[in-house]
Amino acid sequence: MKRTLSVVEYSGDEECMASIAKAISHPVRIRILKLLTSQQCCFTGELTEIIPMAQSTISQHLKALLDSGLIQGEINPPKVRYCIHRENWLKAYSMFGGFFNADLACRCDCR
Amino acid sequence: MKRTLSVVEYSGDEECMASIAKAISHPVRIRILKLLTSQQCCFTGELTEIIPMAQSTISQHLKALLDSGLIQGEINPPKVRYCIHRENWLKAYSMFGGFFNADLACRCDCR
DNA sequence: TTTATTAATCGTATATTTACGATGAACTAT
DNA sequence: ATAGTTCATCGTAAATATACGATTAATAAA
Repeated sequence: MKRTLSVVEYSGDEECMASIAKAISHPVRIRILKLLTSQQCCFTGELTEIIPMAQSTISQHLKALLDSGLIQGEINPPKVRYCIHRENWLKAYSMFGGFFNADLACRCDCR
Repeated sequence: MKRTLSVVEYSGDEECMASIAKAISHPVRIRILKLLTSQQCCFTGELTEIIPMAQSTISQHLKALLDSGLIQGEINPPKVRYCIHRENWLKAYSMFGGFFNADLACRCDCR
């Protein structure tokens, strides 16, 4: 049977979760975020020294993280310092926490 | 200055986080997971009735979720029941929880 | 002014993702 | 056997992501 196939509309929450998930869906971006959080402070393009990837590629990944809102950059010529965007980070924390909240998970009889 | 550009090696954790994040990086997969968790029980291809997308597309997304380990399918001919994979779900919960853990976030002086 | 440093952006090649319709496999019911 | 149901898989087109080197912009240092 034929069905509608209109364009699917997503809620703001769904879009938001998905876009943050997409931001951390690449291992190098996870590594960058871990570096930014573990260094307990901001960080700059020393990332380029640490991670064996072309500078342009890293810059591209940083842009992806910026766009997601998970990090912020502070221009400090000729360098740029990146750090976690604390507010959005906390937001992500509670979003993912709520999403994966154990209590909600599958009370089914499958096995 | 020229740098190495060897292939970047990622840790198991980094790969794992990234692949789960990739699984939930599409809004329709988030919706599917929310349906599976909220229905407080398993679910079948009624998804096809609820979500205005081609059956083949939904099947494709279900495969992506299966591959991520977040859901499991139980063949129940001619139907298939899907539900959350509880163990992996809890694992994801703690992984993301640990990753976004507020205490770790950015003690920097940026602003 | 010239040179060096840092990092974004451009151009581009390749790989992956996403969507669809069509087909096929497995099983039920007639 | 035949027909119907459910769902995965195939083939495919279009969009997006990923990586690179080259270039450019902004600034500091000489």
